[in-house]
Amino acid sequence: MEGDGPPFAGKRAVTIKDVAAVAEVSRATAARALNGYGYVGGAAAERVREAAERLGYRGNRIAQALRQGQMPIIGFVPGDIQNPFFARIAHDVDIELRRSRRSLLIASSEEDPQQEREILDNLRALNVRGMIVAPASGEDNPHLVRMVREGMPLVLIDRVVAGVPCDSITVDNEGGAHEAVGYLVANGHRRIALIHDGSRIATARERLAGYARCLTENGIAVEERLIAVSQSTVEHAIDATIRLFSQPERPTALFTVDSLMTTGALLALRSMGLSIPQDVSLVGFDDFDLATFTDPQITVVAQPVAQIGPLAVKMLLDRIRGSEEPPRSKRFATRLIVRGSVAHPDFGRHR
Amino acid sequence: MEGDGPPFAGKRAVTIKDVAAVAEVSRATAARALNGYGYVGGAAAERVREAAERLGYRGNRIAQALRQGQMPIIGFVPGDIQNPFFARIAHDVDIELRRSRRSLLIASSEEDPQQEREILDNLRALNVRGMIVAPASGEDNPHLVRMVREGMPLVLIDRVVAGVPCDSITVDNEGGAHEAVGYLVANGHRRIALIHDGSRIATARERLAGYARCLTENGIAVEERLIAVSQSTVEHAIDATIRLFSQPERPTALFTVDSLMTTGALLALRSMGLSIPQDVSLVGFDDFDLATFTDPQITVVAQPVAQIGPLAVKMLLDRIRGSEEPPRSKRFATRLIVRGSVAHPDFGRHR
DNA sequence: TTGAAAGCGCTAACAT
DNA sequence: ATGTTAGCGCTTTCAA
Repeated sequence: MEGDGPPFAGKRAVTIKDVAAVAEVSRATAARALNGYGYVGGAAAERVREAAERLGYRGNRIAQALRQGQMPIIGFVPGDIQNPFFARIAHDVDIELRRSRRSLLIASSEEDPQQEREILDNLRALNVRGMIVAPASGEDNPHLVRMVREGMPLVLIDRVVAGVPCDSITVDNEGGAHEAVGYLVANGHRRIALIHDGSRIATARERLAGYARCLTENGIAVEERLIAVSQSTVEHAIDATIRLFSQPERPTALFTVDSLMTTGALLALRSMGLSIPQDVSLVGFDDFDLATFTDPQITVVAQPVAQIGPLAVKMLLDRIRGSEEPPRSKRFATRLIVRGSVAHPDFGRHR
Repeated sequence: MEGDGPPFAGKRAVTIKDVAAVAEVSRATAARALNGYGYVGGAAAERVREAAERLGYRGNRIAQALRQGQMPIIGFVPGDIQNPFFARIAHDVDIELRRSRRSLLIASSEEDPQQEREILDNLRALNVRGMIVAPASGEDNPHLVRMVREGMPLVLIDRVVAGVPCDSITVDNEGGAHEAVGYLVANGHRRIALIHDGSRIATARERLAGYARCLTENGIAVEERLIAVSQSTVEHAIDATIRLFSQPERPTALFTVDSLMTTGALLALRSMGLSIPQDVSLVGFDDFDLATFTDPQITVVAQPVAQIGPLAVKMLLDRIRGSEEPPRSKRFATRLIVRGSVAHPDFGRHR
């Protein structure tokens, strides 16, 4: 923190001591009345409640937290809060958590493992009650392992990571990608391009694997020149698409591994004057608003995003309440939503 | 909170006491060395730093906070984190805040004044250092007034509220709406419909005012039947659009006051078989990804969303550092982005 | 230059 | 049924 000014200009907050004084009881009795435990005389309890009400007593959660060793806060560390996928999950988690009177602290890792480590350190220093994390790196996560060892309740979402003994929620990326590419193959495509996002994140790697397996199973060679690596932003995906489709023997189809990239591909294809599906067929991973607004609408592999947040909270609360079961990992199936962005590769020529 | 299990299964965290013991100094000296203030002997300081390093000392932010009277946390209370407008601001605020080593706690009010009040109470109990709030109600905000009175640094964004003496950031909703409707009028429209979101939120009310003023200035009556009230969700906007365009004398143009409603209108118009801009001209408030993907692209009033988050943080940090200037309120201008969704009302017939 | 000690606000074991 | 008291981990006088 930088040089702060005066700590707090306001008048001193009312403490339990004030309440006790007004109610003419001890602090202990006041606490008992307010928190509803132990024996309290009816009359005394009444006076305390009245005093608290009149003084506008709030309780100091920091003191409570210090006393009890932790804050009623859950940390959420998405890759990027601006990604609609994570925004949706954050929203759902927030709603669920509010039911159990806990707050949500959101800090995005920006997909940077180093930044993720700092954020987790911070959350630990805050003694948060548990965390839901979309890990930025698929391997070598000693900080996560250490946290779990130390007993911090942790649920990993969206990405599998090796060797961290905790609950996790993912979707079947490999299967979803396999289905998408299979659909393209079934429509007669053999030069199928892929844009993916390096392999740092397990999600992307699995989608790549599904792509490769499907091609191999269909006797199609996996060609370097058809695979473009791009960061997961609209801008980078535009470049990657242009690279891919400026080659002499143009791909007839494209598979993009997330919605930001699908958006970029759409933009790039349009600017290159290539129509969907006449010139290029397209399937994207992850459903998104835009997919139904284009003409034709985009065929996508949808993830059950609405289920992830609530389940993550449930798993986390179980752990917080002391569950000692072995780590569970839930893997959701994906669903191919066929819309209009795929056609036979000869479709364009026949017109 | 509900019945929690064991507080924390892990081993006890290392405290400054442990560090002091290992370094063979007192806790006071250890604290001085670690926080770099007061006199500390070079040798002692070295030993302390070493011990802290070796033990993996983290400091306990809760204890620090209790001691100092507040947490290094900023609260952010958007209307809805899923709204891309707020997601973007949350993202920017997070980035800015990280620079000054503060964390961001996000809790969405779901546009419910009651829930907003609870959230603010919570944040206050946490002794957060300041808040950035998009108030859910435009009037009668005694809880906000009280907070400011008590010295809580507060920056209001997106919506003006009467009588809360604090910094605020808004955009020129009235002017933007006026410009949008003016553009429609200039294109020959006189039956211009509006979908807005009740008047609870000042933003919506101002946009309505801009619409009405523009019509009046152009000698066009403001007709009840052309104005639909709808909640700010895609679904409700669909209903409202259908109501509006099922009337005998159909409007020739539509102005929607936020991007969710624009999306709904697009969907509804499409399902009613009405084309843009042949049958209906459309202008929306707030630019959004989708607007450039439709055919034709949608003309919108854009807000400078990228500037809001950073400025809010700057204002807030100024206050936290003790600035006593009178409340500043920044009002950004909007910008009409003309794309293809507006045509002359006779355009359709002449084809 | 360092240490002892008080105290932030709260809870809970213990005593009455 | 209620009060006394210790102590959570830290910072910061005050005294040495």
